[in-house]
Amino acid sequence: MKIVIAEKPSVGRELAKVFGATTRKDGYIEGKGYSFTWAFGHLLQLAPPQDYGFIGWRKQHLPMLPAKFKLAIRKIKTKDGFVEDPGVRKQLDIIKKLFDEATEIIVATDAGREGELIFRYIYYFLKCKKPFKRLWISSQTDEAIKDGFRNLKPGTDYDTLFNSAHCRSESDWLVGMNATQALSISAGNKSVLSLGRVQTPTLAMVCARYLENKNFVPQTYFQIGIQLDKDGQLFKAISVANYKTQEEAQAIFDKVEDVASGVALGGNITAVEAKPRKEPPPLLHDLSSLQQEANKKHGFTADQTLNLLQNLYESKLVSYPRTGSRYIGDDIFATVPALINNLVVHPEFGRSATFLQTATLSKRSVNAKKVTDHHAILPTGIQPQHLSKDHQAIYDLVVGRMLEAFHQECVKEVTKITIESGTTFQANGTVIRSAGWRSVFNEVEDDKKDEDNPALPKVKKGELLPIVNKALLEKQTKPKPLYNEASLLKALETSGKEIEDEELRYAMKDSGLGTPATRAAIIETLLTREYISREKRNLVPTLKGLAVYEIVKDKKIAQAELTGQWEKRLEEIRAGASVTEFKAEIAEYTKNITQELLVAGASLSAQLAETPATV
DNA sequence: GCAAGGTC
Repeated sequence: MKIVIAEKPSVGRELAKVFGATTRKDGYIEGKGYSFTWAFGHLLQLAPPQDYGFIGWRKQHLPMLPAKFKLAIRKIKTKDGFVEDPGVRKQLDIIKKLFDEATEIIVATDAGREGELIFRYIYYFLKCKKPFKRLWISSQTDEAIKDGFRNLKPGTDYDTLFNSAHCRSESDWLVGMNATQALSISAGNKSVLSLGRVQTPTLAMVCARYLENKNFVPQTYFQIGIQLDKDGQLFKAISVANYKTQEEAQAIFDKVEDVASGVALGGNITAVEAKPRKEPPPLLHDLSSLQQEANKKHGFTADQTLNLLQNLYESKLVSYPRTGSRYIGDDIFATVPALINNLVVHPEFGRSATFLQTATLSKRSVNAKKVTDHHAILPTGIQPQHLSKDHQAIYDLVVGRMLEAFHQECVKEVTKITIESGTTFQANGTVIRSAGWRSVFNEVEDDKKDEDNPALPKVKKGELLPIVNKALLEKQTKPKPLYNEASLLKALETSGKEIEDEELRYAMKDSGLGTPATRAAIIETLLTREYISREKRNLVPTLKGLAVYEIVKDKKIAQAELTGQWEKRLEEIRAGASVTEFKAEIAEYTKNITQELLVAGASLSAQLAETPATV
């Protein structure tokens, strides 16, 4: 019997289907000489400190540097504390039984670093010695699966990939566990002050933005606004220049001729420019863009959106949710017309779907090379029944975005009119000539400036128009806004893009901080630790968060660059470099940060005692 | 009690 092990049940079932294996057993599917089983993501994790004899949080244990790491079955939190997840234990038993009977093991976990680690941890935990082959595919279509099985790779081809994954895992443990205990202990052991490669730079971003926002000194400046009349149609224009003082602005203001002052034709049109602007349809959603959209449109948190989406996935209504790709391959594209046909009777989207039935579909989101482990989020075509309001909202975002992504470009006409009257004024107007993809939701854009006119009248250069109104406008410069769930997700995704060191920037180009699957959890962790809190839709630091930030802000652990440095080294390891040197460096860094924090945390002790939890 | 990673 050949055993195929997938990362998750949905993939195991899909592989079984392609082979025509149909006998459903508890935890696997059998048929055609194969058994198809699966994990549920990581079943095993690095054992916690107490498993190495580091009982309690004590200064003399630090730094904790286990000579050999142990694996432990994934735990869940219950009212009696942390216990082994019974579902995980059961599935491991099933996998063990299958491995014992196996003539051959085929590894079909996701094609990437963590997929490799998920399998290897199971394999080593079960002390399995049988050889294994690797299925390496980047698309889940029947053809890609069959092709992959015809081209199975020797399992040892991926030893270096496992090495890099293993280093990532142990390094995160060493730095995270030690730094957390060091800071918590030195701050008096009153609460958990967690630190980590991802959560601490994230906290730093929230704190830095908060302080920048709070300490921002607004600058007052002045502009002049006028209203002109073209044959009864009024429109607004604003001075191109900003004035630092009211006197300066007033002097110009007095020169602006207007009807009230008896000058009927005060505005001289010096230029008219009308240009079409084309906006291509947006890309399909990946998890992060969907979380951002759901936060903006419905106020859902990243965590809520992920949960709702996971439910839809489990009900087989949408494709795999934790994807980082906004593209699909040609094979999936071939199924899109049928998905669109499903929607012609839809009350909200029927009109767009009907239009797309006969239109040429945009291929902007079609690019097999940009599909990584999973493609962009799409509906499956199964008709939903009785969705809750929240599930429906998320489902509609998925379906609506699909229609947008394959729709036509939006064509706008952007008009700029320049007017002279004492100074130079400009009027901006945007008219949608052809809504294209924007017709799907038919919403007003949120980034509209209030000085913009919806439509401008037809005017010609050299025309004189009466200014019927003028106003001296007092304005203030604005700080960068506080982070909210959407902007923080975006910042995590793109962090690394601003790193100065080119090599580190390159190393982080595909990753950012965290992964699509973990970013919601990172935000939740910071909330659980009471480092940050939600205020309306914003994420702001607490006093505790700010106090921790003050201690770590100049240290490597608070910087996205740390991930860049690791990624660079991990990629070298994947390409065959030795792991000994990297491990030694991590051990050295662990010792240093632990020492630093054992000293630095003392200042926190008094501070945390006398301050309330929130700002 | 603690990381980051994956998933039901």
